[in-house]
Amino acid sequence: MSASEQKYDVFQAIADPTRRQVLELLTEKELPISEITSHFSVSRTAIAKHLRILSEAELVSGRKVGRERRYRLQPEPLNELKQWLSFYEKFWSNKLLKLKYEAEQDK
Amino acid sequence: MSASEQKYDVFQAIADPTRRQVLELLTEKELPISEITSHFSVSRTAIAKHLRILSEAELVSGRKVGRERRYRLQPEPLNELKQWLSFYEKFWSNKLLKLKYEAEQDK
DNA sequence: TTGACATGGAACCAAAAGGTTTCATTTAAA
DNA sequence: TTTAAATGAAACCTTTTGGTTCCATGTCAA
Repeated sequence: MSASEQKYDVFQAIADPTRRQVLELLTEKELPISEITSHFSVSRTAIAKHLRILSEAELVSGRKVGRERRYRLQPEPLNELKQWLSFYEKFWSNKLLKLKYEAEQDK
Repeated sequence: MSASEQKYDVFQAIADPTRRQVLELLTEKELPISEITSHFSVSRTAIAKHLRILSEAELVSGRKVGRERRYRLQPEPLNELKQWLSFYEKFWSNKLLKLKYEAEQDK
């Protein structure tokens, strides 16, 4: 059971607002759990669970340094999300295609 | 209570794989619930619930036509996701920035 | 070597999710 | 006007989520 147990994918990982905030924190720099927890109102254990989920989705990775474990952002999996999005982009960002789409709905 | 009860946001709405499939189906054309359901192995009621969630996130909208209700894709909310993503893009798609980031982690 | 500090992990919990079945209602069709 | 089709909606059920508390373990510091 490596880090890629894949019980959680990117879509699920970013669905929770707390986890999105954790990711945002980690864009600054590598941080240990206690430090991350200090930015939230929930317990350290709760944050640890969120980190595990982010870790399974491979959005973060942790390395032990002394008695603390520092987590860092691993944004690569977001690429899957980007590709997913690009498929839908043509349905809204491109007005011409959108009009074409609507025209087809009517006929 | 309009369609924007906002209990579900875009992030949560697309977290479920079934809902993502429903969205994909609707890129083709407007479809009634029973038609959508025929593409899945779960009950019509279950699909109706997914549609409600997608509807609250304003990713789809339904209009009644005769005895059926047809749903269509409303991709605009995905723009929020796109903007969220763009913030992280610089941390992985741009190799130079990534190296810079890693350098800062080490110092 | 003795405490603090930083985590890890187990045991529990309430609420939310995702489904199902059943029954009522609206509407097209025979 | 009787039926069958297409939904809407309520009542329930089982897992999963997001949290918590409590206890064990590893590690830095005095």
